[in-house]
Amino acid sequence: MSQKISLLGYALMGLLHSRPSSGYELRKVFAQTPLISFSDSPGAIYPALARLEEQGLVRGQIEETTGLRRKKTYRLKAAGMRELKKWLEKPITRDDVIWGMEELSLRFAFSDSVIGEGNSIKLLKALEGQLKAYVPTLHDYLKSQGNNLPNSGRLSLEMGIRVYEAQLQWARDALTTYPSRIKVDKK
Amino acid sequence: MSQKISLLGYALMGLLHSRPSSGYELRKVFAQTPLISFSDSPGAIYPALARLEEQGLVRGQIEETTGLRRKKTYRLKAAGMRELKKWLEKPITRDDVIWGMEELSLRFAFSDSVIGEGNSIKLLKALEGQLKAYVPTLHDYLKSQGNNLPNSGRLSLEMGIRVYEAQLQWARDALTTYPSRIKVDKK
DNA sequence: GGTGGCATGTAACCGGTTACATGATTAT
DNA sequence: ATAATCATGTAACCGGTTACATGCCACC
Repeated sequence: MSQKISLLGYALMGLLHSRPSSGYELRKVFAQTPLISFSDSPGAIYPALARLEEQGLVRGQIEETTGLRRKKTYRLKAAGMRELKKWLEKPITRDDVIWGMEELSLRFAFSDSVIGEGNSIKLLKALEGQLKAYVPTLHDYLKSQGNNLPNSGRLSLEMGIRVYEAQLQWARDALTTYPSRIKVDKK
Repeated sequence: MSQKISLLGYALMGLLHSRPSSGYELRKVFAQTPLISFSDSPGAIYPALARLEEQGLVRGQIEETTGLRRKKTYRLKAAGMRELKKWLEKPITRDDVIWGMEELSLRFAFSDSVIGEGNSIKLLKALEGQLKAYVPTLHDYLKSQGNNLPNSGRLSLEMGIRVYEAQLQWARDALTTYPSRIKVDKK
């Protein structure tokens, strides 16, 4: 039924949502953007775009307007928009926090412009909740297992904890930057 | 020449270095360890162990001692130890910091017991240096591009920066926990 | 005329994911 | 008995990596 889309596929759709682009332009975005590691290799992007097109999620149009070199501009189709929204609005689970913070960070990055500020806040709150629940279990693990680990092993674990704590603190700070509309749109 | 080994392969060798184990035991480690996301699926671990064995890096011995159910215990061979050390001692590049912090964290976790405290410290210092150089470029990027991004996009970028800053701070703190032997073993 | 950026693709390879398969042992 | 855990594997699928291939255009 609902087709499988790779993380790269969602990233491409998210970018196409903000502006129609060619594969080359999308590659440049990946090459220049420092965070969220997507490869800018043609062997990843062009096949991914072709897959999205086959699935009817994006449309590629060759522009031959002014005798320029050929260039294929992709646009997000309605079905693509639906899939993008579905992905962004998926509930956040504990597993997402453990195995997929990178994906969550990408989802949040797109959320404002695709599903709106109110839903961004929802996403943030859910993320904060999951992190708040998860961080203590890491501390427990460290307390119970820390002595069995070699020095650098324990330190490495501590680094992981610090990273999660930083993300939690970030989520809290981020929430304060959203104007708290008196009575946020109920329901 | 020097065979290609996946990150999972190195992780397995690192664990086998500390104690010979069966595939099942290694799976349990992955299932229970909260950080560094390796799958505990048999479809990943057993083929990976088989590859390492083909490459002469580990040796698997079936234990049939007391009529128990069969169990294959793997041990790290000398060649495996060499590859493991080579991996741990590889110089750290800027690209490692951008695309492979997870791998660096794993390398550091194994470093104490495989290559010794002195080399752990070297690794840490190199990591600190790379992070110290990289973090400012992220701030520059945020300053120059932040205004072009939607709110949540900019916030997402800030999260990435916070994570790198947390890792940098961690590296500094970690270095202070190593006893500074007066005149660290020279050369 | 050569370098470098624009622009799109293909194909072999590799390894992780998912799902299936098997069977012994241990606890309820 | 039967469910859970121990224990090892196989095979199809998928998609990212790497490397190769092509050709235009601009600039010096």
